[in-house]
Amino acid sequence: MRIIVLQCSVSYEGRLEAYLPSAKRLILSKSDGCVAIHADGGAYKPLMWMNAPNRITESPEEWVVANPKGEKLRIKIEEIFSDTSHEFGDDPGLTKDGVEAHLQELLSENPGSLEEGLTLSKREYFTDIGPVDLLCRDANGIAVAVEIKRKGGIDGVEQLARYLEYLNKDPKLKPVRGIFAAQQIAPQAKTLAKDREIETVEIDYDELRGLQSDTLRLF
Amino acid sequence: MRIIVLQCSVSYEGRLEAYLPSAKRLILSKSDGCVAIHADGGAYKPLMWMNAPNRITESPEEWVVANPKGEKLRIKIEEIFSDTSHEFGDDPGLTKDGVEAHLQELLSENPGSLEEGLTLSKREYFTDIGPVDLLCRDANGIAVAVEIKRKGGIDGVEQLARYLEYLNKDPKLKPVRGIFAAQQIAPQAKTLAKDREIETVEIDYDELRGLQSDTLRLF
DNA sequence: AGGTGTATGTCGCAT
DNA sequence: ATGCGACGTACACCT
Repeated sequence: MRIIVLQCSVSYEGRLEAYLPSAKRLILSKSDGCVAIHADGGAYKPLMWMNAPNRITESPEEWVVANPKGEKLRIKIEEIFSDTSHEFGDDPGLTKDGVEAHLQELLSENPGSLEEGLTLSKREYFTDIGPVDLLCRDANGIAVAVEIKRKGGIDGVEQLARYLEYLNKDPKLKPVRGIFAAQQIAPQAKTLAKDREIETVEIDYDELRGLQSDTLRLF
Repeated sequence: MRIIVLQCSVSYEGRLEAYLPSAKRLILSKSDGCVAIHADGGAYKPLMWMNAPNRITESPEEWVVANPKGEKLRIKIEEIFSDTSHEFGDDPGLTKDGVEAHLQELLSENPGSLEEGLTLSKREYFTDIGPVDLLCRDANGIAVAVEIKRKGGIDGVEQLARYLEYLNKDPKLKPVRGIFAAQQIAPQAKTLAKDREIETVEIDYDELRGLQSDTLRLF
């Protein structure tokens, strides 16, 4: 990634024709070959951009960015204030529904925060009917299936009940009990869980994050 | 505009939930209050962002960006590689169909490139039926209306013909002749222009830009 | 403020 | 490649 702050004017000829008069702006040139020209405002969208693949021709006065489709961006350089490059490496990318994923990560590292003496056997324990978020053992060595949700509703409890029914067919695990863990649990879900003899735990996300950073701080 | 390169993990809670595991990334914090987190790839779109208005809470370990709608972005800072700020000032903004606008600008500064001895009277001369791109006088003092297009088609010639008809009603201007200027002029447009006794000029945009920078270089 | 249509939409997933 | 639908769509324009 190359990051340039400069006075420039820019023209774009492609799907439309556009022109940017001279001003101080930011150019991002990413390693995949895409180029974006940002002003200090206007949300995250650049004023102009060219997506990869591009052929970039660079001279001290002008950049010409062209792509195979015939689109062309010309950046007329007037004064460069800063020009730096950084190696980033591949990004692991984003996980949608990431709070649930993150809760799972945090709880797998701190199962004791769900119940005193709980220890992790397996994270993402795969069964024929889907993955069980956490499979644990309690202080007495009894198997515990944990279902994690950000917002705990009836459907989540149903899901955990199905897992429990399935897991209790396995003689090596039997008997298995369930913990339904969520940031917020709906009253109906609590009622249903009680009916199914499933424990419910409401998680304080921020406290858990705190626990995590405390753990990190030990190193 | 603040530009930060750092190792970070990020979570977003709002219209959806998402999480970015730790990696080296770029944060842009613009003066309008918007924040964007970029990887070194994936086109111009950031991995995550928060549009203005935002309330940004900054600590050495974490940024929390919240907006009035209840969306929240948390950036967990692990290591900062670079943290710079730049003053940009307001951006003049982009002009769509900007090549035509730029051609008009360039030609208004170099009317002689259309015809020897041509001088500018008025740019964007407004009439009841629309604006005439350039109103000039030729070497003999005769009024000349110039219509500028990037791609010159029949419709452009028709447009100029309407202007000429209108302008020739004005005793102070009469007689007015026309020049149809474009980067490319379609054969049918040339034929129609000849029929209407309108001159056609094909412009070399790059040459004109060169002319312009030569002019600038004199200062 | 709410509703509608455009966008260099982008992006992903189907054919 | 191409067509279709969703998007944290965003954004301008209109009522």
